Formats: sequence, structure tokens, C-alpha cells
Amino acid sequence: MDKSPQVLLELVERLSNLMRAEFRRVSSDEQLQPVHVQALTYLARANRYSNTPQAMAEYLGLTKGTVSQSLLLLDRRGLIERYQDDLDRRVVRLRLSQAGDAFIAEAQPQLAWQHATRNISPNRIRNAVSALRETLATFQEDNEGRAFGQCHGCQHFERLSTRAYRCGLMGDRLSGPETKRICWLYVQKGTAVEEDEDD
Amino acid sequence: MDKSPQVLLELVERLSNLMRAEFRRVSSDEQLQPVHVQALTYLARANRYSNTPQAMAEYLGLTKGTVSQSLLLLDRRGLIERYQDDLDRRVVRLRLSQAGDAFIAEAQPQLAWQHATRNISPNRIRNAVSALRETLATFQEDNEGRAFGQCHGCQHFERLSTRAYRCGLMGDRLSGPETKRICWLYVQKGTAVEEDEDD
DNA sequence: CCGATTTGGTATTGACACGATACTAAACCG
DNA sequence: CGGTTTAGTATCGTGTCAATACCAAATCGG
Repeated sequence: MDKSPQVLLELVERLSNLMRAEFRRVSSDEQLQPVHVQALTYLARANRYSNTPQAMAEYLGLTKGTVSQSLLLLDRRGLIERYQDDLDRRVVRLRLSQAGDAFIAEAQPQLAWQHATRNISPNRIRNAVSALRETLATFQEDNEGRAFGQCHGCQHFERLSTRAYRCGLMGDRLSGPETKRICWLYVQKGTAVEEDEDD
Repeated sequence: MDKSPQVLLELVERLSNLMRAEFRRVSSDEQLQPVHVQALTYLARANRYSNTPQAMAEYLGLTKGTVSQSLLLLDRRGLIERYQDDLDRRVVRLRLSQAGDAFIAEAQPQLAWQHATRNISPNRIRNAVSALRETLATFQEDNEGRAFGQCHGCQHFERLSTRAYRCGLMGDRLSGPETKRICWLYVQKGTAVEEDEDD
């Protein structure tokens, strides 16, 4: 039996543990926990469909109750803003406040990671990304978990013209930058098997 | 600027979060926390140099005090055994108890992961492993953190004959299986750049 | 050889993550 | 328009986690 998957898991967990420690370090000034940094990072990358407590809970693998508490804290600290959705008034929408934006910009939580990957060729990184991405997709299928992803590669993504896009599921028009954010309604487009490219 | 490293980090964290949730699921019968599963898994793979609270704390990215608490709990539950080192009586050595062994064997915490990676070719996994391994090594250098690894690839590793090994640093002879475990004294042997292999 | 320092580990305390449960209010559905 | 579902909050108990203080064994420096 091949034990490589096992080893891969070990690496993923260890790296994640180290980043968690790193998050703790950079956020100790603000009295924040690692999970708060993750939450802020998520919000910095979420689009209009995924900027809700529900989606965040799914993304972080936590319950909605737990996430709700963390959001209360972040709100008290003035790092995020919460506002009601116009159409569905049960829904709470989230965004980074100016202070939250500033925190992410200054603390640079991923700096250590950027450094750690500096010697690895972009190609090897892309290969690793593609393998992990596929792992994640399968994982989510297995657990009936919702998928997250960027418009590029999503079934619902439609290109109206060179600079105009649309989400076929929601019917909304999307700005260029918004198609780069993390969406909750992501559905993998017909899956051709990707194989690693050479360097 | 290339954003691939960023994406890689996102994937690592998300997968790790999902596995954490998975750990919580499989260990909720035993009233254990995800970190306890990680600790037990670590012990199942640690060798004679790394089966101490200190090493575990380093590996998990936690402080020794925190780890000490978790170990107390695991001891109370009868999942691990703690005993004194003969030479240095400050040192506590750890090992899985029979119950701990059984738990790891039954709960199969990595099962979900095995499933999630089933469709990925061994070669792509190896490539991903190699990239992440290198990331980890650089990360540890940057933070003056100690490295972890298996004898194969360690500077101190000496092969006495076809089946006899020795750790040059500690001077101990090692059994074959022990060279496959996680060691704390690991030092990367002269680093030739590995490049991805084709499939 | 013996005081000073270092090292491995534990005890205690306080903040808070986290799940479980119970709840509210809005939306949906027949 | 009553029953159900859905998004989120409130509350509570367990236990992680860092910080601090502490102890004992080892090591170092004269």
C-alpha cells in the first residue's frame, strides 16, 4: 500500500499548525485568536454570495453558533461590520471595516508562508495546488459539503463580453474583480483530468 | 506577482480545517478534542528521541504547558503511558497504551483523507509532498524551529550493513522500523534541488 | 566541587473557542 | 394562513491555550 497520501496529510497538518502558531503571534497585539485571523482573511476574499455567517461556518468547518460568537467579538473590536440583507432580512452580511482592512494589510499573516515558499518554482507550486484542489473537491463531495471556488471554473459562470460576466445561477452581473473572489455557489465545471506539467 | 503560494496556503488551511472537523466527529464518542487525536497520531509515529512532551509541543506548534495539560487528560483516559527516562530523570517519555493503539486503529481518523485522495495519481501526490516538504523545511529554518523527519534523508543517518543502522548524532543503533518513524533530531542532508517528475 | 544557570516538566489562572441546546424571527410552502 | 424550514443569536459547560510561577534534575564555571 502506498503511504504517500498519509505523508501528505501529515505535512498539511503540520504546516497548518505552524501557521496557526504564526497567526497567534501576529495577532497577539490585537488580542485575537488564530481563528479570528482566518475569519478576517476569509472576509477579505469573500464575494457577495459568501459574505454570510453561514458560508463562513461551512468554510471554516465550524458550527454556525461558534462562528456567530466569533463574529460578535470581531464586531465589538470594530474589525468587521454587519448589516442586514435587503431581500432576506434573516440574512446578515459581513464585511471588513476599515480597521479590519488595515489589520490584514499590516499584520500580513501570510508573510511567513510567502517566505517559506520562496525557493519553490512556480510550476511545482501550481502542481501542488492542483493536487490539493482535487483532494478538496473530492472531500467535499464525500461529505456533501458545499464547494468554494472562483468563478473561473464554475459551471454557472458566463462571459457576456470581454469584460462583462454573469453568474448563471443567481442571474447577477459580476464585475471583473468579483469573479476572483471566493464564492459559495461554486460548482466544478465538467472535470477533465489534469496532469502535472513539466517545469 | 504570482499568487499561487497564497492559493496553496488557502488550500492547506481549508483542508486542515475540514480534517479538524473530521477528527472532532470520529473522537466525539471518546470525548476527545481534535488536538488529542493529533497527539495520539504523533505518538504512534514518534521514535525514541521524539516521544517527549517537548518534542510534541514543537511539532504541534504549541507551548509545553499546553501540551502538558493535554497529556494529563490523555493519561487520565488511559490512552497513553508516561514514564521517566533512565538517564535524564527530568525527561518524561510517552507511548500509546493498548487502548490508545486500539483507538487509532479503530477510529481511523485519516480515513476521510484516504478517500479524498483516491483519484489522484501517486505521482502527483509525491510531487505535492515534495513541494510541501520543502516549504516546511524552509519554514523551520526561518523560525529556528527544529526539524522533524525520518532517518532516510538525515545527515546523521548511517547504514552499518544491509539491515543495521545507526544515528551518528546519538550513537545508538537503530532497528529498521525505527528509521521510519518521526525523529526530532533530523537534519536535512545536503539539499539537491528536486524537480517534479513526470507521470 | 559547589553555586548559578539552564532545561524539562507541572500547577494555576483567566480568556475564550467550540458544540449542544434552546430559542427568535423571517421566509417558504401547502 | 398555519406548519415547516432557514439564518442567526443566547446560554452554558467543557476544555484549549498562553502566561506566569514554580520545581527538580542537569550542566556549567569558577
